[in-house]
Amino acid sequence: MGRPPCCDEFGLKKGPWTPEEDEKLKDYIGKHGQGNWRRLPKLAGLNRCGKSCRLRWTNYLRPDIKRGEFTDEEEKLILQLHAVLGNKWSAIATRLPGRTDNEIKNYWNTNMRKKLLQVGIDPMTHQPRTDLNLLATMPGLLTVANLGSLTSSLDNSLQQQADAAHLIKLQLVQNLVQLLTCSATPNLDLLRLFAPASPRNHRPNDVLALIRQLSSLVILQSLTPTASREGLQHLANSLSVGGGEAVAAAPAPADDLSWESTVKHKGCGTATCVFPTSNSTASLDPVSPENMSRSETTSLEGSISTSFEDWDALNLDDLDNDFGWKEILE
DNA sequence: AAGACAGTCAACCGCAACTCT
DNA sequence: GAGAGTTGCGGTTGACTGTCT
Repeated sequence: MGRPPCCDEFGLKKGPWTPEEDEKLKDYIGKHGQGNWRRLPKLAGLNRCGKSCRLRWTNYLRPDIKRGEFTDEEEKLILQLHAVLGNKWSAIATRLPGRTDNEIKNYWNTNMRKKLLQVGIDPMTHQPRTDLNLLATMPGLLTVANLGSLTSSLDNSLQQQADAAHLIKLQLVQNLVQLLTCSATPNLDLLRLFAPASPRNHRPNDVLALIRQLSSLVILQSLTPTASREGLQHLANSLSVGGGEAVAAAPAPADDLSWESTVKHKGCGTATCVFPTSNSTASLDPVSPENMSRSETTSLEGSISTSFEDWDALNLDDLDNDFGWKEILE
């Protein structure tokens, strides 16, 4: 034990490889194969450590390496594999012929990670970001969520994940409601944001009731995108407290690459969302039972099965205009 | 034109797992 | 079984390049 790293050997060259060094390495491996990397540099006449030679070969000189831009298919595959495997770059690389783990890692860190963050997806968990840091990026997130047709320029996978932004809005509402209603001393300034028209003498309890009803409506709208406005209004009117009861469906098997997850709303049918679901049962917190206040169940007829593409038509957009996201975030 | 800044990517480092003796 | 040697992996660094001011 305590063996020094091979690269610490005195006098060995570090840094970028020259074309001459590349040639020597290629020549040697072409004639003798890879063999023992530690002895290879001496035998090949290279003033490098074996580790450096191995890296140069596997990441750059290997003949089967595919250079150039990642294709949409490759990008999609990386996204899916990363959702399942995490930062197991070598494992991901084995499924992308001609790509090295280093190349994929770099591409992830410089491109894909950034794209995911922009649409409000945590690159590590592949879930909508719900932490406090999200609030800092919320304005950008909301912009993305409202881009509608513009986001069609993103590839399908990102589009699907951008849809999650809608869910985040719901979760934010839910969290705020929870925050407000659980507190023994409600924050009146915050309450007024939800009911800006409320006069100053509006009693906190009235405002809380308004919030709960608004929350109910938001939830109903999110889960019943094809229901008529009148129907929703009727439902909203019939609710005095709380929203519907939602049931999160069973997750996909862990080793399954399925990107579909199902949200069921009791009595309202099913909405099929597209998400990486390999490792999570809680990706759709906005409708998880523990986040919903229980109350009477609603009774919309029929079953709804839709991708989140339909959500653009949702009245949730009204919320963006009227709901005061900006003020809340500020 | 030049300096500042940001993005990209090849290469390095440290660690852990594996293999050999 | 233990220690030494080797290999592979993931995180990080730093040189290079392009863009902005």
